Amino acid sequence: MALEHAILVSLSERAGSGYELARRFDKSIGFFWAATHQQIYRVLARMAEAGWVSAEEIAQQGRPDKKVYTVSAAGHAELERWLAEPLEPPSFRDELGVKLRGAELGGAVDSVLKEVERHRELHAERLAIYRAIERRDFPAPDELTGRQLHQYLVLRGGVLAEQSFMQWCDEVIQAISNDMRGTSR
Amino acid sequence: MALEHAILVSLSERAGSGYELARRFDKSIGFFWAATHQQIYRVLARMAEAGWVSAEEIAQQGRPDKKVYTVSAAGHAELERWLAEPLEPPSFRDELGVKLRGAELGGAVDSVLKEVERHRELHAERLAIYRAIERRDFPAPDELTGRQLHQYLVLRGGVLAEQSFMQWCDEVIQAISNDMRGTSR
DNA sequence: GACGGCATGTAACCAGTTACATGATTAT
DNA sequence: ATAATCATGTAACTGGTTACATGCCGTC
Repeated sequence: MALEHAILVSLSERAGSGYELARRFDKSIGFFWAATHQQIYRVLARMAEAGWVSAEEIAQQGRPDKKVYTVSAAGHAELERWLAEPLEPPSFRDELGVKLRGAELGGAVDSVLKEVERHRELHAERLAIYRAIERRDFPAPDELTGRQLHQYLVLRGGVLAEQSFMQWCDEVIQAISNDMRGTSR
Repeated sequence: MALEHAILVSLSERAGSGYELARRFDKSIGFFWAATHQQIYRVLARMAEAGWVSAEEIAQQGRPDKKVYTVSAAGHAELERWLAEPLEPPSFRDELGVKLRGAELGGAVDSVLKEVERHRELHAERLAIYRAIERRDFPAPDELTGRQLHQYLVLRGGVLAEQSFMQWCDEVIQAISNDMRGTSR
């Protein structure tokens, strides 16, 4: 369970409302931790009850009121506690892999191949977004220090993961196309 | 939701009991789809009710009875249906990334760096397992066809993912060590 | 006698998803 | 008119985790 902690990180960087957090989870921090607004509101309520964040209601003109959340001392302490804690190795969930492994059994090699091609394009788009952020925010990565360096490294992880996934897609497309030509000859 | 489908794939390859499935999910198919025995039993019961699998109770001597599950025609049809269906792009959950991004805020750069080093070793071990399977089961990958080729490609995906993760770890370790030396000088 | 393997499960809980609901303002 | 944006939430459901329970067999 780390949505709490992802929120603590994001709110530490900048205070914000549930809605604003949901926007951030559509990009930036959301690129490596997905969350919907419903979940964010619920977790935020729980965190407020635990005293990790405090909410300040802000009236706005022309817009609904909003609650701006700030990390409290207890929240900061919790973040530190969590950071020091060892992390479980993440458990794999590779649905495309399951499909590929089952393709032959269901006579669906062709449609799984199309899926791999489609996912290759999805990941190419994602990679392009990362590259654009890289160019815009980190033009000189060698000179980064501290928090900016860490942010860059996280983004770099996204770049490497996407590249490696695309390479896999290419190998799969090549090998399977080849195999289909060979076996139908 | 694809545990059902992962089980259909595994049972299509070979019939087996819930316990045997749980063993398989500790290795082979479990390397890219994690599941515990409790979950497997529950899903298996649901699948039997839906008619996707049929159970045959087998009495054993010296051991508890077991129920051996076989995929039915309806189960095969469901597998085909699922294979033809497009797949959602998987949503990211990178807890190490969240930690790295929060490290500076919690004054925990040092302990996060140690976590990265630890996870590098975990993934090195995982990679070694994949490599061993590669050598044992697929000594001549260029000659593979059909189901074996697909199995190999899934494994290949694991190899690429682990390699790329390790490369990221190395970059992180290098960059942060360097940064800590620089800023404390 | 204790532990590990075989074999099955129940119960409680937690996290995450999907659908629905409300209501004002601004841009097309 | 209609859709998008801002802003908050409830309710029902699904999937997954953790803890607990049972009982026999073979080995150390």
